[in-house]
Amino acid sequence: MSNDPIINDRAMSLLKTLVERYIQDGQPVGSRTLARDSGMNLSPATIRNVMADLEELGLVTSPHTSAGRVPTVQGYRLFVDRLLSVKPLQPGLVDHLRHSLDDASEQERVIDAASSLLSEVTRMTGLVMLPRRETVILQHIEFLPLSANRVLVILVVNDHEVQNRIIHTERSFDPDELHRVANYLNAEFAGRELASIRQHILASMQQTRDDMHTLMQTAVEMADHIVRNSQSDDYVIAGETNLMNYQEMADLEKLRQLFEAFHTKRNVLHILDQSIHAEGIQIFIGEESGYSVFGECSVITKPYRVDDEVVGVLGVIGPTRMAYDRVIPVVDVTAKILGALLSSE
Amino acid sequence: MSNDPIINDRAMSLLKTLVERYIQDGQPVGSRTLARDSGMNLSPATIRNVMADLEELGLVTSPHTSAGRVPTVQGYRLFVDRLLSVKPLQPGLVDHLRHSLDDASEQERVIDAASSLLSEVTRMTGLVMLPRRETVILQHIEFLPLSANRVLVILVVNDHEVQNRIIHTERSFDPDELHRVANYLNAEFAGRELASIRQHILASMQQTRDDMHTLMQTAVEMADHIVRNSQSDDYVIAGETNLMNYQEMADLEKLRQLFEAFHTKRNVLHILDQSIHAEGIQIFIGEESGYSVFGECSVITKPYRVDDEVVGVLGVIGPTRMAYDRVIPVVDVTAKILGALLSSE
DNA sequence: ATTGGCACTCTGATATACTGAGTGCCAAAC
DNA sequence: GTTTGGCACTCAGTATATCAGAGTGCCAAT
Repeated sequence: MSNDPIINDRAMSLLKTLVERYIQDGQPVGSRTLARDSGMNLSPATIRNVMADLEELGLVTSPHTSAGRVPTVQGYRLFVDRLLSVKPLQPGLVDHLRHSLDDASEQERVIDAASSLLSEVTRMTGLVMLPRRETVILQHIEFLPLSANRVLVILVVNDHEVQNRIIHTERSFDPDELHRVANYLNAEFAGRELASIRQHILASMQQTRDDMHTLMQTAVEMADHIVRNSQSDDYVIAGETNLMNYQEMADLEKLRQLFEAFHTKRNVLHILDQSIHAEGIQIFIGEESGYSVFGECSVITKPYRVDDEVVGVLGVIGPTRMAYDRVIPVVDVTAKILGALLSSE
Repeated sequence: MSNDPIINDRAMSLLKTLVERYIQDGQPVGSRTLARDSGMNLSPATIRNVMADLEELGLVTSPHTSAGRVPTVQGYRLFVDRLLSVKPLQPGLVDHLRHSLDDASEQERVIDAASSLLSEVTRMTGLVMLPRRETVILQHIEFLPLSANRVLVILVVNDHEVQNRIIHTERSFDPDELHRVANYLNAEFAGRELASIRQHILASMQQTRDDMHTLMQTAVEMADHIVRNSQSDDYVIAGETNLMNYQEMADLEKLRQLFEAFHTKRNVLHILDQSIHAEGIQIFIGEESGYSVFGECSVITKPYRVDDEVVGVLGVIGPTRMAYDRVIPVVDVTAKILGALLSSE
């Protein structure tokens, strides 16, 4: 319609001030406050007119007749897309992040540390998806006899990922036997891709059929399981309790559902999955995520790259009313540091 | 004083009914209800007299003048110590527990599973302290070269515990060298106690001093770290969110502090530590634990034994008003099953 | 010792009034 | 025609009063 209110620069600027103010103290912003904050020398009445326009456009809303305005999801969206000026990281913070992550050497610990760091620095909840590689390279395999019929299999893949499992075998193997099998597998297959190894062994098993092959088959199955495991994704979460400090999370029942969702992981994984192919920072505001459980929450994610391949996503989840300008760079740089640390040096 | 109310059988029986009733529906129990429930054919007025006595003894209290009575901590204590008749486990539950734990083969996973099970079955929060052994037996050590100057050390101790760490070395070692060192260590030290190995190596290092020893030293340091790590205790927690379903946990701030305490671990560890030398089931009711954070909570613990040695504690934490008679046997049998599973078969 | 009766107390729910913040709209001013 | 002051109106939140219900404590009667 031609009489649709036009969103001019002044309205935009006012929206920006409104969102900033609302993010700051969580109260609906009234025309008087906004007039003061905007620094534009406009009377509250004028502001009210602009607000009416913004409301018609669906960018702000008022909780009730006699309250100020609050940004809607669309309002936040416009804000983060076009009005937000990202704050530079606090000096020293990069060092703090890098240093904290450097301490942890193995993959699992780095992931944990990254998640904790995200939650600590942003005072919200940190999420780090476990890296999933397209290709899994076998580096080393080792069998250790435990008690009779129990063998400990240790598998080193992808440069520094160690997996181990106890398998129960049909008959008991003596250490020499196990050693020979391991040696054979290492000599033959180290450095090769796991899926192809699997095929190779399965094929050769069609022909011969002895105990040793049974052991190898079990090893292959285990490897298979590990591959499948790292494809069926998982994530590490930290600082859930941080969310209890925000008044918008005061509803116990909602909080319970939220924690339940973190625990169930399915929905969160879906959100992370969606953003794995995004170019950079991705922001889900409120119900944009598609899940009503996260109604009052925003999720900020960024994929991280290991050896120039995107292998996972990390991010934070917090109240919709969060300091986007400060959180975004934290997520950004953490993704970079984590990726660098996991890459082969 | 001679006119102190005497706690006779009738009073005890009434206390029992009161606690049971209160546990059931969480409302202060009035004299009329109690008269009906007790099955003793007493009038409410009589009950009121008895209640007055019990109150004077500090066993019950009323939230306000015109409410029923509620057990105090001392009331609960008397109840669990002398009045509680533990319910037999639901048939099939033992099988369920054992079966669920059997699936997980490695230590870490068994612990996780046990904690989850406890929380699931009791609908409260499960705690399992990681086992701490007096003696750590080296079973196998393995060095794997990663990129230059980075060596992956894999340590198998105590029959089926695998630890691994990446260490940065002064110079780069070639695979053969690493192999030789590992072989030497395995031949010389496998089956021996870690602390003695450490001493031995440190002593021999006084004499010779070459690169290889540097590597061995690092390995020893790592082993040392692992030992210290398993002495500095830790626990696995599961089902924290379950607690949000109880109305006595409705206070968000208290809940936050409680979750914070779970996360900090110090206080919880102290409680677990206290009960590690108890003979069997240990129950902390409310502030008996010594921490006001757990004011509304009770903790039920039991040590578990591996190879006939007490190595850890497990238990649950839930609201003071919990079904002690059903929770106790669950904790009891889980401790037995877990111990059996971790023992060498 | 037990009981019925009665006055008393306190919580929780419901209704009422009041205040303060903020809006919407109109007519005047720039 | 944009901006502004003024004014009536709305609504959340708070405080206050009232009332019913549950339960107690105590006393006198059994």
